[in-house]
Amino acid sequence: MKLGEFIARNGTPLVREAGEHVFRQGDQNQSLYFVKDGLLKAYYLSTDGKENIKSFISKGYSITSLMASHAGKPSTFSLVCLKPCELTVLPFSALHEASRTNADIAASIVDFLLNFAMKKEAREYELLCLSPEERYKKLLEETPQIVNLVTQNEIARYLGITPVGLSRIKKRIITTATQNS
Amino acid sequence: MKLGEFIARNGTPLVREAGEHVFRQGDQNQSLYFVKDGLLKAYYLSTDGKENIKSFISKGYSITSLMASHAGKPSTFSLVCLKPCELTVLPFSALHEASRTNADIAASIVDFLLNFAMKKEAREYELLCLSPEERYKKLLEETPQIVNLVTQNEIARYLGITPVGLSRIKKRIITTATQNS
DNA sequence: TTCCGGAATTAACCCAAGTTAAAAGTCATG
DNA sequence: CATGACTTTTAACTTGGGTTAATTCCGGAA
Repeated sequence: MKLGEFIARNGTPLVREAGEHVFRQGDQNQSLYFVKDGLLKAYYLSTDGKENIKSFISKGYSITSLMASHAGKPSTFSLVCLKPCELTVLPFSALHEASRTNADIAASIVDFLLNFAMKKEAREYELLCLSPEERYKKLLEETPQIVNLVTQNEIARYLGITPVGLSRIKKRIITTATQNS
Repeated sequence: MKLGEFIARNGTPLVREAGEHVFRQGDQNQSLYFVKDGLLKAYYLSTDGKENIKSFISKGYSITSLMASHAGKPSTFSLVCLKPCELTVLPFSALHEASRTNADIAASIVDFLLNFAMKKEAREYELLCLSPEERYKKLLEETPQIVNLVTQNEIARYLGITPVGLSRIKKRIITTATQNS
């Protein structure tokens, strides 16, 4: 049995409006969510109320809190819909168990986790080695459509800076690009 | 066949002195390295010569460049021994292929990748949400022995700051802790 | 068209960390 | 114990981003 078939059989549909949460930081949510349509953001909330965006999740991608679904601890982040969402929910344990007996599913999960790991490494690289300005430029190069999907506030919180800081960076980029003309 | 047995059968030993490289940024090194003994650092080198340390790898852990071994691209980082090392080398593809036909190995790899993913998520969280000072305090809490293993220069480059910056942070921590006595 | 509310920009000020360079500390080795 | 190389600290100055608050911009509703 292939992964898609397994999900179709064992998953249940979930519909959420923009602004609604799927789970919150601290929840013991052991589900894996596949995004059939819509857009979500995963974010950390610090004790003093500051938001930091871990990632945006769009159509075709999936998300789970590994701390909750694999390690059995409370989720370290919240998941909220930015646009109306159609999701497929699957207990993470069901997939993990299926991978132990089903070679196709195991292979799919290994490939999924390898790709996931590469994405996380890329993010780690950006946060460790690049300045906020460099991160912003890279984001614009790699996913220019992002600016039409989310607010500048959210882009800033994804880059690890404040909206004010991002505004300054944009201005800096424009003026340094213009003065060479 | 279990993972340990597979590695024993298919792996080859590799010994390196402190200071020697295992592979360098840009190499197409498709191997996976298990650390039987020793200590290594994985680091990024920016075009202007700045070093940023991705991770330290100690006895019992393993490391590979996924970009090289899974995606077939040049490695984004270098791997160098900080202490004399005894490693076991395995072609990553051998393990990946074995996981397709061998359920035990597939299960081991899934678990390995899940743990790897959780570690990467924790690092992402620290770099995105914590200040350098908070990251340093967290490092001291979680792995206090690190200060005896690597230089302060390297701790700083792991935290994403300069050695000068770390020296100031240490001073700040001591003086604020002392003034309450 | 006007009005409202959120988003983005701008300004003023603050501060943590970067940079460069000098000084002090540490340690191995002859 | 003296030397030299490396690590760490300190100092002086710069800078990028945070904070707060005011202002401008913009889109939707009346």
